[in-house]
Amino acid sequence: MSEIIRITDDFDLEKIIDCGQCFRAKFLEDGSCRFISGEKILYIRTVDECEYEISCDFREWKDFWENYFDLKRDYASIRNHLGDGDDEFIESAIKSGRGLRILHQDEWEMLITFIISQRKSIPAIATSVEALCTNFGGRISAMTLRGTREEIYTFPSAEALVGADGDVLAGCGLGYRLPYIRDAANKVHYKEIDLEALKNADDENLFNELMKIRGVGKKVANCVCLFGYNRCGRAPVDVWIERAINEEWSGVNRLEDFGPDAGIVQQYIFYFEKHKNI
DNA sequence: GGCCAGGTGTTCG
DNA sequence: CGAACACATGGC
Repeated sequence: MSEIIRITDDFDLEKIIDCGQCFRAKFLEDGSCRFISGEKILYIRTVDECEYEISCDFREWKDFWENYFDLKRDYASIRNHLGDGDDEFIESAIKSGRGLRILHQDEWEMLITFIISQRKSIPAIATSVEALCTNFGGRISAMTLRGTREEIYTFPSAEALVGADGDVLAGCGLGYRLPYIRDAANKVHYKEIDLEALKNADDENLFNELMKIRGVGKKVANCVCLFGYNRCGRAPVDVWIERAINEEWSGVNRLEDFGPDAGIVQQYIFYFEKHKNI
């Protein structure tokens, strides 16, 4: 049923789940992790150093999940390369975040999720997203690594949210973001914005198109670019990054210096900032 | 119970 | 043009 695969590059499930880019992934009681993306569900468990048991077949792993986990990119070499500078803060951030990956998630899910994320805590974001899924998503059955079955709700389509009942939608804890979600769903469903076609757009155009959606500002647009379109040169500046910029770089955003890797450095810093005081 | 959360749109000086 | 302010809720 399951397969064993090897991952030799940086790969730390705990950090990946706990770095604020995916809000539905979680550890289960059997020690495996569950990831959900679109209609696909993956259970993955660490077996040994660099060795993992996965619930899907080898083909689906190759065709989908390898890309999802950004495994074609060599993070170890990127880390070494980034550590060249004399910035001790970056050194520490990279060291602390080793094992993180920029997930290549579904662009529609990222759009809605990060619109919701504004002025919400990470647990609260997860609660809202989960409520959206149970109320408006599809239901599919999945087989865990232990051979038991789980019923999982998929992320709702744009169509489902366009037709969503207002009261139920409000019950998902969206607060003042509700009209933003409506606007995004409408623009996507009626192809005012073509999320699929934007995969071929350059970073700047993609960013500008996303910004046309109500409730999508610079930060959210960059999160969608980074986590939904795998544009690793985009570096969202949120309160944590802002704090780091002010405290460590006296107000200068040095992320820009990292060009195509700026988003990866951003993730390392985000993780570092969130965990250093725990 | 009060404070703050992976911000953004609007308004005001 | 930048600064200040409002915004709905949930989690701790």
